[in-house]
Amino acid sequence: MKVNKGVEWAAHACALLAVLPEGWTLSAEALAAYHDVPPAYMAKQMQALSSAGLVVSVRGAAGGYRLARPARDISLKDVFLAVEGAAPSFRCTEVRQNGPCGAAKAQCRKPCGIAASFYAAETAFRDSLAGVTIMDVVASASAASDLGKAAKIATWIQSNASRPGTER
Amino acid sequence: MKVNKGVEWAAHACALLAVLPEGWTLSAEALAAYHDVPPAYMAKQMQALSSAGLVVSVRGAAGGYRLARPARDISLKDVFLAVEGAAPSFRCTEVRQNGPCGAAKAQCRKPCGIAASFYAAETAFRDSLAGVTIMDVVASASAASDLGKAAKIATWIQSNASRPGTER
DNA sequence: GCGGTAATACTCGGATAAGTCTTGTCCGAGTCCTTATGG
DNA sequence: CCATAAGGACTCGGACAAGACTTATCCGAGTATTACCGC
Repeated sequence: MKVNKGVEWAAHACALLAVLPEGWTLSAEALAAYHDVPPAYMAKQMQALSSAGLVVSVRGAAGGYRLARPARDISLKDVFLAVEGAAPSFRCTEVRQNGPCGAAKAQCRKPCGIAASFYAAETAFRDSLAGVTIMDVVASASAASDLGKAAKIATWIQSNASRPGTER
Repeated sequence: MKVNKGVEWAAHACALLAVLPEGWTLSAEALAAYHDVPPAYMAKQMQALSSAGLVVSVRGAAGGYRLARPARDISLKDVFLAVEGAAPSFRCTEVRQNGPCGAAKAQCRKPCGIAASFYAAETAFRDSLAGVTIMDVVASASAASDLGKAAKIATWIQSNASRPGTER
């Protein structure tokens, strides 16, 4: 059981978008450069976030991505589901219906104990992620960094972000 | 994020082993036949359970597998870890150290907020599974089945299980 | 009849191939900005 | 000098390959059974 790498990158991207000035955007390429990951693949994750409605994309020159709603209203669960998909991780193949002692299909309307337990575990997993917002992530990151780094990031944003509708 | 199919099969196999009479064993082939899954692959999962110490294997003619300890002392978490491995599902690549604003390695002794949240979520996942034992699974399964099926299973066991040290 | 022994059949265990999903990449569609042009 | 329109450059979006892991399989190592032989 492994979570896609894209989840990590998408989460970090959201954290960076969260500290952008209002109305500014960052292109997928800039986000990839900031995190030093393959640009095309980062773009793919941003697409997933976009189609899930977590970020809005601005096309054309000086375009890019920005958060669709406040960082406190986006949880890691949202990011996880956007990138990873909503399909359950445990895929019950209904083996109880197989073999010489297989149960009748009519008796299998409820999931078996094993499947139910794994579904419950996954719900616990998602609930745990739902309790952490992008704002929380940003807060913990900034708490661990010093002023010098904050200034560095601000400078980088000034150089690489763009504000559609105006010249840089 | 997907859990291996083998986890499901291993769990069902444990449930079947749990209802065996004391001292009896079931071969990997018999377990595969009961659940109608590929014999060789089922054998692989049983190996994993064996090396994890959840079941004990008896080699030679009339050999097979039996639970290593009472069903109430084996949880789905144990089965999951045995088959899936104990490696964390979220693989932090420390992207915070990358790029133009990368943090120094010395400042990254603690996991970042994103990684910590995913680790916590996985702990919640495993804790949820730890609360369900094989005994619970058997109980829920037998509660959902009728007497006819129970007799069918008992007959099948009589025909396919073996008791080492004695003739069948 | 009984004990020992060798052959045998059956089991697990690890090493070895296909299939599928993740990972990584590319090029086309669409949009905004820039710039040239005419009034 | 200003409005307009065409051109260009930059962006996202989905379609397209390589790699890794899951899934599936095979054959060799080992052990209890079993039959046989000698006593």
